[in-house]
Amino acid sequence: MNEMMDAAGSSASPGDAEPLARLNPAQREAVLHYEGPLLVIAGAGSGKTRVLTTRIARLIQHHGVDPSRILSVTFTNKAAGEMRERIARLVDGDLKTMWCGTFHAVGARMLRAHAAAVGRTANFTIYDEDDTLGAVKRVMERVGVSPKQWTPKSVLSLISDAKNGLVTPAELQAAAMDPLTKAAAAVYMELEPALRAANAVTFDDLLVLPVQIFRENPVILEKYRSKFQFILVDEYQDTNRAQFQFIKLLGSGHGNVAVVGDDDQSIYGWRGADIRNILDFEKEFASARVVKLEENYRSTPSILDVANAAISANVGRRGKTLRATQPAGEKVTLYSTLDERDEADMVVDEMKAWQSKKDLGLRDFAILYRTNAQSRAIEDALRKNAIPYRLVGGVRFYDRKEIRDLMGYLKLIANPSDNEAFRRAVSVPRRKLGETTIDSLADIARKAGVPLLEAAGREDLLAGMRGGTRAGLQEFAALISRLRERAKESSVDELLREIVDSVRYGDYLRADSPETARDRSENVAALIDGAAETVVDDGGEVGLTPLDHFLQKAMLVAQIDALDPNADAVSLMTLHNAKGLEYPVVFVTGLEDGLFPGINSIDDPDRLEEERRLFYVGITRAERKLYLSFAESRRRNGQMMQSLRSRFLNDIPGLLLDEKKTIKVRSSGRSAFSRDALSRDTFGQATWRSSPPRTQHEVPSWRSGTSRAEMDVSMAQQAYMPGERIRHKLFGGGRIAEVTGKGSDTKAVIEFDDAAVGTKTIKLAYTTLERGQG
DNA sequence: GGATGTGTGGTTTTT
DNA sequence: CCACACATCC
Repeated sequence: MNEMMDAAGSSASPGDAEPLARLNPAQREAVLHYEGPLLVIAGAGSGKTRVLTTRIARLIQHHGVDPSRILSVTFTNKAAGEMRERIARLVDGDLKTMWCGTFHAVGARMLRAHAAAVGRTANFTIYDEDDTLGAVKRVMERVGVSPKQWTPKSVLSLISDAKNGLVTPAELQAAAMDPLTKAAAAVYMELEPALRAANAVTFDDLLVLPVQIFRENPVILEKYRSKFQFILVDEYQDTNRAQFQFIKLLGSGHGNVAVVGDDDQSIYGWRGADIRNILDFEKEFASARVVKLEENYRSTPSILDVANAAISANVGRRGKTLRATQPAGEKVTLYSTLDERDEADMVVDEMKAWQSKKDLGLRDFAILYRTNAQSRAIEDALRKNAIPYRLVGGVRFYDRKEIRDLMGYLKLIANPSDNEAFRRAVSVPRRKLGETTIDSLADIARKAGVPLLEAAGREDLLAGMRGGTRAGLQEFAALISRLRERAKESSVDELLREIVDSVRYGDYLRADSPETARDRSENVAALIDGAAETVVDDGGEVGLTPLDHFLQKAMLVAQIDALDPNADAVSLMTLHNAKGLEYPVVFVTGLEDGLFPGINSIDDPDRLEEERRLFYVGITRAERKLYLSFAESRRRNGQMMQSLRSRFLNDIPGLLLDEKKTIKVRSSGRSAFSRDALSRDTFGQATWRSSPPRTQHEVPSWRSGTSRAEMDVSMAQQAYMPGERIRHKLFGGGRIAEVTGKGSDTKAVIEFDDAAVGTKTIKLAYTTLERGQG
């Protein structure tokens, strides 16, 4: 880019004129708009990132705005990084001082600086879902809400909803009508002091507490209001009430708030996102300029026609139609497949065909699905064909047990008040301190008003404990305090090595599970490497230690942040994770009623619309070729279920789709597919027009399937007859009295010889019985 | 207190 | 089918 930037403010410096020239009129309008509220309705693939980056670059270069006075909020860390990078290419100033991150990261940063205002210190811990759930469970026990009656999960979910809606404990209690909400309110009420005592905050608090601070401390609010002269928000359609309030508090003074979003892509309602934020933006920010970006630069017209058709069934929209700029492409293909394995095979076959035909790499393919569980069949098929893939989601790196164990130690070292971290660290590896001990320690600690760790180290408080227990607790407290000393002078990776050594974590892994020890050790090594590579990049932030930085980063990474776009591998992810991404070839799989849309959404019009938007998001990820597919039956919870094609498909005119069926020829050798013919000749007669629902599809699923070895095994296992003698591993010999149920649900009533055992009903799928034993 | 097995319950989606 | 909580045993 051009470097002659001294003439800030001069009208035609090449540095900013050039990017402007590459914009269409609507884009240019959004970029040139200077002060005052701006709403950009940016359709999928309409170049919104370009608008955002060019706009920020222009603010800095043309209007001379100091980067430190810009706040730019994105949905993922990855998006934030990319945005920073792209702006850096347009301007030559230093962008380090610009605040650019997710709502959660920005909130955390502010909270660090003003932790005292909400009863925390700067080194507070961020509790993830699991930590928070643990805290909720403990509070439930304490306030007498039985976890049997209501699951901690449902209680937490209500509390989380309340937080995201900026509802205080007292307000929730006042509004609570049903018993569950009442219970949740009682827990919420007690949860807050518990979090405070642990010097911890939840994910939601990262949004809520800054708002609370702003409301309660005019001086602090004023500081940030005058600091942030320009505010930009990406993915505005997915903001919730707390986020909206945050932006409003900061931006309503000068009104220099530019938000970019697409109401048709609002897919986080279940997380409290309020689509009204974008539908009613002009009401909150009067005289807002509204710009619509409807020209799509990403997809072929065939794909866009399908997208527009799919979304047009929604009622609650601002309304817009994507216009294609790309030349016509291949029709969208809709595949009917037999089951999820067949669907996965289809995906693999089609990918192979594309690869041999065009110059596409593996990184050019994405396979999308509604639920994480669906990845399994696809992974199997890819592995069978030795195709490398990247999976987004599933178990996050930081959620693995071994990583959580060590993070527990780090958290406790960073924040000695963190009681959840204490519980985790003290119990792994085992040191003869069980849950009952810790619970009674917790009692003592609460009465004394000190954190668990401190109580564990206090001789005077442990008087009532047995000698061995007391020694164990004190030893643990001493270990942590030793590690805390080390932490002062060590880097995070050194500290981690120190922890692994001093608790003999390697030995523990080997003892715990020899089979997985190797993998888990590798993960530990990866954690240490990661810690070594983590650089403290937020220059001006308040006196945080490298450890605090590392922990914060770890808590706030999203799964998608880890996706390496350069790896030569197929991408697998949920539709939610695919937001904002694009691929030449995209498969949207599992289009079945009850799965997509999900069973819980079918009866609720609002939720159904959200599912449809999710479908729209999926469709619009594709650049050149889109495949849609559904399976006539699918294993759900281990059980084969018949399913019907998704109702969403009914909104798409048939002539926009090339409908195909996979064909299985029975009694032919291997997997018995004749789809090879399809691969060779896409328009050959191997293509079937979809016929009306088959008159009969009662073929047992195992029959239409392949002759897989494991299936034979499962078949052979059945058919116990009453009267047959068996031997149970645990209960010894016995006689089958009765067999009920079928498939994996088969149960046998067995009279055991041992009178002490008596008669038991046993689910055969879970037990192996030796047959014919006397 | 901890290891083991058995029974139960459950599924969107995630910062 | 899987992960978790509980019960039972050591």
